Amino acid sequence: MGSDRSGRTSWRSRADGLVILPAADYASAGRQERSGMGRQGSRSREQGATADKARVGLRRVAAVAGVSTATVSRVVNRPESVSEELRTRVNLVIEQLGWVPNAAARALSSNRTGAIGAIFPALALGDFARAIDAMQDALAARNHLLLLARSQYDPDLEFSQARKLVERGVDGLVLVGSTRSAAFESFLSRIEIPYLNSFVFDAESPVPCVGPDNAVSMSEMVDHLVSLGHRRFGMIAQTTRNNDRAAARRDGVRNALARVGLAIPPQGLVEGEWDIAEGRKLFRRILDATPRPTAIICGNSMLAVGAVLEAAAAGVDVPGEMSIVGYDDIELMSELPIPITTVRVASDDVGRVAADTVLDMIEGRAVGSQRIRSQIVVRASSGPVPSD
Amino acid sequence: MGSDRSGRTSWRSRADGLVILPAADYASAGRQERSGMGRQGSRSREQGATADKARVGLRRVAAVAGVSTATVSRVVNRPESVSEELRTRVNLVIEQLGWVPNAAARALSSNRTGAIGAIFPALALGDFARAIDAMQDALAARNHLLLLARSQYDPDLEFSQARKLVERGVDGLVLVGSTRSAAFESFLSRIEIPYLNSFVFDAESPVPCVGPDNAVSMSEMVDHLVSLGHRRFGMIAQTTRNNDRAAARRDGVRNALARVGLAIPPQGLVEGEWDIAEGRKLFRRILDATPRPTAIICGNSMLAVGAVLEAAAAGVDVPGEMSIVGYDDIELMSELPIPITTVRVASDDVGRVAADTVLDMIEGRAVGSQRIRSQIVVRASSGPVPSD
DNA sequence: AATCACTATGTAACCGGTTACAACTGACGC
DNA sequence: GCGTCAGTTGTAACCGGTTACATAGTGATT
Repeated sequence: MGSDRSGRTSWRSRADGLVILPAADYASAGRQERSGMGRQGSRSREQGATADKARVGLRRVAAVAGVSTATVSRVVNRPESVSEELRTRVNLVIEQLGWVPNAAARALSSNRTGAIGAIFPALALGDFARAIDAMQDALAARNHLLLLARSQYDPDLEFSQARKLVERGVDGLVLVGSTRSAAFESFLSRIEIPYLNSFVFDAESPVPCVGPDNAVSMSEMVDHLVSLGHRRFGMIAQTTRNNDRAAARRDGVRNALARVGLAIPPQGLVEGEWDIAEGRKLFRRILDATPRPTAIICGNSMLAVGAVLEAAAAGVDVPGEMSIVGYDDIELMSELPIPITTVRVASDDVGRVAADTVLDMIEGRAVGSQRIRSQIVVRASSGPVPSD
Repeated sequence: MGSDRSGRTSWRSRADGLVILPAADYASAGRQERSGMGRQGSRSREQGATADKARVGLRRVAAVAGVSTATVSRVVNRPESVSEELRTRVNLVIEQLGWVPNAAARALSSNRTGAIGAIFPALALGDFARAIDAMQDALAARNHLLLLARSQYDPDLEFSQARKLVERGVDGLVLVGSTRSAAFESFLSRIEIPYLNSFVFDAESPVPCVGPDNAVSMSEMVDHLVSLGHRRFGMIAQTTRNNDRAAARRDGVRNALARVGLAIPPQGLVEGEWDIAEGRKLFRRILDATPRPTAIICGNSMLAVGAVLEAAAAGVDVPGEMSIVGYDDIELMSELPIPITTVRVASDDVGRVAADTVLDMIEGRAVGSQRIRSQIVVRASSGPVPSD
């Protein structure tokens, strides 16, 4: 130890002060390689001595600061393990050189990327959008990046997106729902990165869940309507294919009704996606049912908006003749001429808690499922059953 | 060449057929290291001979297929440069071993990550949401991943998000708008990765633009209203602070009016964000103006929805007493009791073209700015000026 | 037959960090 | 005076791919 192979004085001999780069070094640092080339054109034989100071990298920082590469790395990653003096000196050099650690190199050697992947059915739907925003903020607060993918409610696409995210290197995965194909399941257990189910809650689940209890929210909604005297129900459910949350909501309604001896007749239960036009169309279909239901429960916000708008267009008095309620509280629900009674889920909490939970899992902490609060917001679209 | 250092027969001697892994090898492959550890526990001295066949990596694939690492790499990246025979053999082994290339290693050595960063003001607004979806699909089609960040219309946040994306390693950047701070500008020119401006169009711009011509769309809208006889205008603009698109739309309106000798009086021009409540509030304010305008142009869809709903609430006949038009065509615009005349921008084209353009730039192809089409969609909310 | 151009493949030096392990230092106890 | 222990710091071997350059093979040309 002591003198390096270039024959210059040892780093130790100049370790007492910050070494300012001579002009020549600045010039060589400025020599920019064309991007996309990626290989050092003319390192030929001389690579040893001084050439490796060209680009700003950890080794360069170490050399200028007069410390080892390990120390620089520690200053960045575990500052408390380095003496005060070295820490400030190294930080100063980092600042001065404008060094930015290369994430790929870091990922390669440390086996973690600092990125979390999340796969949502859609990115712009009210509840998902809010969750994404909150998740991104929560991850950023703990120095992680969010990689988003979109499955369009297609299980195959979801699987392939998961694959891609894993290839790309994510330290954790946030998924939506808890039902998935056997192949996907086995993929998830093979790769050994932590993941969780969001927007669902199941205390028994072996994989952590973060979300509202979809069935319970809907039960409460049924209770609300029953207490208003309603006995004949219709439901415009969100399509339950590939969507266990929607299925849970539908079943929540069914079970709550069953508990008080009621049921939705077959012609009163329809399913649709999540746009206004669909809500309108399905509402029309329910209108034709006899006897006509006095309360209609919609599986999401857009279906509810469609139903309410179509009711107005068809001259149906809401809530005089019929009550209509929804799920998910977007701004529009309270701004329409007839504000809509709905279930409000703290979707931003879903995002925030999901982020924190998956990070905790990565850090090896024990975590459990978390139920996110939801409540019904009563507005003008629900009222007492008509007196016939 | 010929025999490897483990003393086994040379790869060449068994190059004529696919070598099936002996059981012993499978066993050692199954020995899984705990994730998060990342260091090979006991490689101590023996690392050379056969130990490096443990985990599935490119070298392992090469060994099993009886080819060099370079060949495996080429099979993956430039298949056409490898003979048919080797290609199929290697692909078979890749399949058989279930090898997935490590993205970090690839990024480190090739200097490209296969990821594109995009920073949008918000992710769930109609036009951005559609663009994001389309962009993601277009990138996936060319084997790239989209990294999304959100600036919340805050230039500082936008800058810091850009920094983060660059640290994380993106090959290109898609930004929104074309005005930014000098510091951000200089950062963009320092780092040498391609980027473009989306949702704006400027044929003169040195950095490629992909978007509608905000001013022109609004001019057309003004022409439409003027042709209906309107002379007194109001505008609920989207806030123009940190938003050159909104400013362009406002100026487009102003200039088009000026061309026919008209102007919006000061009290007829208000600014708001982008929610319904804001649209309602601002509409009320314009109602108080005297003389009351006969046509109101809104800077985005939510402001227009708010204005139309508030008009209904206030008993203002639309379009009998007053015409109200918007910008951006989301489903709601056509489903409200009074469907709203608006500007429809092909936002998905913005996303698709932006993706292709930035990839072309990365590949060194020459690209130019592209104007994305937009058109006004006339609906019930705009009509002839009232006859006083 | 020697030479040349070209293609297919292998060898090994990288990319830029992290971290196990060793080496050193000073304090403390006996 | 010496062994032990805890706290710092350095050395160098990795992580798992890519690719410049060398080499071998194959016809075609002279």
